[in-house]
Amino acid sequence: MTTTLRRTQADRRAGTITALLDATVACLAERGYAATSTAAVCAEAGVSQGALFRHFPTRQALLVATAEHVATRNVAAFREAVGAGVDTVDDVASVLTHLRAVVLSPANQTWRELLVAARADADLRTALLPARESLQAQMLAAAADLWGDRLPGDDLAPVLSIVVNMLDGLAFSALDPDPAAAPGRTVERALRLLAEMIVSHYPQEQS
Amino acid sequence: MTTTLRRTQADRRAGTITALLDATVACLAERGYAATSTAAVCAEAGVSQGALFRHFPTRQALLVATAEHVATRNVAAFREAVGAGVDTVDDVASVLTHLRAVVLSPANQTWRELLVAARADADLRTALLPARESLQAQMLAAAADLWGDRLPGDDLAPVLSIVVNMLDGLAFSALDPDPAAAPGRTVERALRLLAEMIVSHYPQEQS
DNA sequence: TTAGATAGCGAGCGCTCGCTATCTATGTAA
DNA sequence: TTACATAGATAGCGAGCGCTCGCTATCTAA
Repeated sequence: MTTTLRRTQADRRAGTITALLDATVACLAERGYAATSTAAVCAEAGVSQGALFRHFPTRQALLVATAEHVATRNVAAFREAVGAGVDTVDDVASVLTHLRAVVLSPANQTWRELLVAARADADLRTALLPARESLQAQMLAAAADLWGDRLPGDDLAPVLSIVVNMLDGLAFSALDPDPAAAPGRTVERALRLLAEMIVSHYPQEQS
Repeated sequence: MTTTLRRTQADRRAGTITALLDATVACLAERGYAATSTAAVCAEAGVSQGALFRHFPTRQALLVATAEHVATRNVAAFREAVGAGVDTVDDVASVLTHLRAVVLSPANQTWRELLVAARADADLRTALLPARESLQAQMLAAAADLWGDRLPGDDLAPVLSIVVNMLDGLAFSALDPDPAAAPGRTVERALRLLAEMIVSHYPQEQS
């Protein structure tokens, strides 16, 4: 009585590969790099170890593929977060709040975990290099699309550096898993302050 | 003919303990958390594993002791870096540059490595909590000493959060071991820009 | 229908890890 | 000097890791 679901080989292949990639994201985000063992990923994905090593020759290959997998999501989320206007202080503050949520997402957490691991692993570092450069270029391009007419081109990369590095730093120092464990409202104050500084430093041009 | 150097037991004990702590800092800074095995630390310190486990009951105890060891150094370096004046834009930019050097130091790298590891290890996280709170309080106090008359008290913590989180984020994304591998001058531009923003947002009061 | 290719399984190998047990060397006190 | 306590060295244990290999299940092409 069970509907005989015939799946082509390519379907089976693609299915388990995406299951493995998603499982790797989940493990990295909630258990960290060291605890993301091949066994843990397989358990999360509901797949055997033999299946994993059929599609990825080594653990590092799986991790690199995962990095490229989340990189595209990250730049898309970034584009969406900065899609709003940036005219008033409230606009910029809203963008910063949205960006913070993006940075705290599992996909970004995964990316950060892999970056940190790459610092101590030369092979992983070189393997991640192209994805890193691509991500940076795409983020800069997205920022240019949306802020380009607001501030001079030379200032675009530095401002982007200030914003994303501060948000990354915040994410690193936010150790507690539950996001509502903030000690106070100083984070919100800091984001508001940064928005005020940016807007006042680049006064609205006459249109 | 060798000078018989009689060392008291306390001297021997203190000597190997500080050797182990310094070796742990070196291993964490240049090899990362995962590669900082007890064997690696002992090799770096020129001491056997038995000696390590005599003074530290477990690897985590060694790491926690190392965290508290570097925390004091870090706050001292922070105080010294912000000791200069903060009147002109050049002053603030210079302070930011010095702070960046402090953040990139091995002691700070060690601290960051332990913080990242603590995210995935609940025991380590709770063990590091008091040191974390102490460090934050001392840094805030240092900032109050030196910037307190320049900006309102409510803004002190947020501004500090912006600055140190951005510098931490920079340190995390600077994967290459050699510090001169900067892709361009955008980091310097970003620091300069941040200095301008801060100074213009808090105009010099009349003395 | 049948032969070959691909996907998936799971036991197990070699290795490194943190840690312990045991022994020797050195300082301390009677 | 003798007796003890502490510091340090060495060998080894058990667990967990990445990865391999022989096997079965499923799909595809002739």
